[in-house]
Amino acid sequence: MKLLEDLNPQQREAVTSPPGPVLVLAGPGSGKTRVLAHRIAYLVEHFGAQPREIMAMTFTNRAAREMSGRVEQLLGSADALQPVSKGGVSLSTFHSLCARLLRRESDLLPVNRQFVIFDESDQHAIIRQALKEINLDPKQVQPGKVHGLISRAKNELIELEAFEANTYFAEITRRVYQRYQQLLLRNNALDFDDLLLWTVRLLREHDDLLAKYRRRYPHILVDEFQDTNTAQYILLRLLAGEEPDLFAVGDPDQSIYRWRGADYRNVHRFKEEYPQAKIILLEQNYRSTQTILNAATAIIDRNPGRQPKRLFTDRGAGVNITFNEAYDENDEARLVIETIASLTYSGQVEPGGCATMYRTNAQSRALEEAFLKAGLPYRLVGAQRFYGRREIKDLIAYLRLIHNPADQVGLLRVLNTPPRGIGAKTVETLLQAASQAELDPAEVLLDLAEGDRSQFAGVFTRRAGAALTEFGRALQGWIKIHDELPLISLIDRVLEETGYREYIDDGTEEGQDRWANIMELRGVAQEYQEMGLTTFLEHVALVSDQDTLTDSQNAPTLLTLHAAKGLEFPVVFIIGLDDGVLPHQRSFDDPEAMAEERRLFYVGITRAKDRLILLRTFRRRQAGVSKLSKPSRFLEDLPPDLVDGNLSTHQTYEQASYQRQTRWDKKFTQPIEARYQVGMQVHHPTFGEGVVLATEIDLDDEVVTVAFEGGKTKHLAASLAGLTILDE
DNA sequence: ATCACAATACTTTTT
DNA sequence: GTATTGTGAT
Repeated sequence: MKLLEDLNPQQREAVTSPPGPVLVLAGPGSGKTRVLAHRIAYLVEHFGAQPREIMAMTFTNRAAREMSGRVEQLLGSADALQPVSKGGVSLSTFHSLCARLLRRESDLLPVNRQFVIFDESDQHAIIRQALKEINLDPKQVQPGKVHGLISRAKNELIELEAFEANTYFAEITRRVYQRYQQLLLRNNALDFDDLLLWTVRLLREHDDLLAKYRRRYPHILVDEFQDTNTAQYILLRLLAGEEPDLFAVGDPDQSIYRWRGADYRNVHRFKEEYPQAKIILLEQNYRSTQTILNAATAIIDRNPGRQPKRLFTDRGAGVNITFNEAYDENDEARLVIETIASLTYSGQVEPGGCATMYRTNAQSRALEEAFLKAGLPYRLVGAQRFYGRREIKDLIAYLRLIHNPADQVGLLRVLNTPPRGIGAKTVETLLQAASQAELDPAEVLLDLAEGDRSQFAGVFTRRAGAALTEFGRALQGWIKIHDELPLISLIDRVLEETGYREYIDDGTEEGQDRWANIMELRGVAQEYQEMGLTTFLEHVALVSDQDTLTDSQNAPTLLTLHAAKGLEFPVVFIIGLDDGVLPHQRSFDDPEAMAEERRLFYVGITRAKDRLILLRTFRRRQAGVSKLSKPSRFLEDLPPDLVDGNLSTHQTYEQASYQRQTRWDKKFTQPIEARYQVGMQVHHPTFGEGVVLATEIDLDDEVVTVAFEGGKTKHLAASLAGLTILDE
């Protein structure tokens, strides 16, 4: 059968297993996505499954997209890509599956069909509100910590009644938990954890519902099984039912979401609860050179209590790993760019084949700045940045409020944005009036919009009342039209009637950027024109890693190690190999957490196909202050013969610091000469011709300000920008 | 009472 | 660099 031609014996065994529980333990780069896609195709072609009976679950939309592409190719028709409603394979993340199910079965929920999904910051806001309501100071009790504990409980399917409080902090958390859930309901909202929790609850409590979904999806597949949390595991078991056809693929060594409730022991649980399960090991690696695999093995082997895996490839040893130390994060970023430049220039790799990975998002800033300074394009993964922006959150809050007027968090966000004379005092009065009348604050506003007949006409001062009434009228108008008008028109009306552009676009560069972001979101909305507001809002809440940048752009990728899972690149940089960054400081005192940091490094290493470049910095800015940093303890575990560059972790810290300090001082005190002069004609590969406006020496590089034809002015690093002098 | 600006403290990873 | 809180001007 053609489907099986290119598979090795293990892969083939997995793909052709008779329906039933199957656990594929796959090493990195062993083709597990491929196995999943082939399995889906094989179910259809060999076991006679209907595409619509197959449900494949992933953790990210990106993985779902990739798999649908492969399945489509294999089945040679558009069957797989068809929307579920038209009989295609269901490829979905856990969270969107649950959101859709809950929306459909909303009669059984304490929220109505219009419910919104609260994101991180919304959750944070109601945690703070809950803390205040039970008279706790958000400064003394960290809202994040409380929320973390609540979230973990929910992921373990521990509801309020079962929440045990045997410490002071747990008792506080229990009280906040109670209030938090009430507030969610009042906002007609669910958080991420609720999506899973409620789905499991409904399926457990309603036999007919369970039967319906079991019949609907007789074949279930899961990717990244090691990342399932308890709620997700139970959900899988519920859906798989009495005669499970459950095909799980995972790698315990790549489990990096423990903090989010993921429990790689679900792998053991799977073996125990499905003793008949077929277990298949995929060890051959098709991605990396043996050097990279050996380094990866050396790192992961230090973790206790794991089943050793032998990673092998027939690709040969390849080149050594490179390790380098930079002075600070800017220098580190520059080293990245310089190396990419030289590798691309010598034709060893395409710019798009390079990726730079880091432990924390904050580390991307220096990189971005360096890329911008050099005038080079890059792709940044992690759209959180986009959806986390103030202006984007504002616009989404408006839309959410229109869709679900009970959304108090959204209301409070936009009530005085742009400023319209509704201050803290007025807001307080409004909330009081609302709670006295047992109405949502938005309902009070809508009532005010009715004019003199309003029961609230006398509650507010004249000025405040007028401002609130005006907002109420606007809201009323939008609600009235939101079902009839296309999404875009709704957005345009909101922007226009609120004067949002004048508010945000103040003529500065930043203001223009912000307005451009609004227009970008408007563009996304355009794609959701037909599916409507509900789907759009759900997309916005659940699709965080949708790349705002196109795949087709041939530019280096910047991403966190977490975001890197499931990807591969010919050339990988892992930056910030400093103790406290990777491994992260917050993991130091917890062996389980340290093991996870190690797995994270392992994931990063195994993304590389041909070349791995490790970087650290001698000096690092944290919270504004620059501090000396120690090399990562993980560096000691790398076999020195695989690495070019001085790992030098055997020196004492003081010795090393002294040497490095003098070395760097020397490097940066050597004056360099300016090569450019004001008025010079220059040429840039991307921006074309321009005139030098200013030039300045910055450490050991020259920063040139150039006005390009077409009116753009850029600050460029002379050593990187690739400028040619045309005319003096 | 509202708002703009300054001072403050804090910063893992994500659906 | 960002989010929240505090202060002074209007």
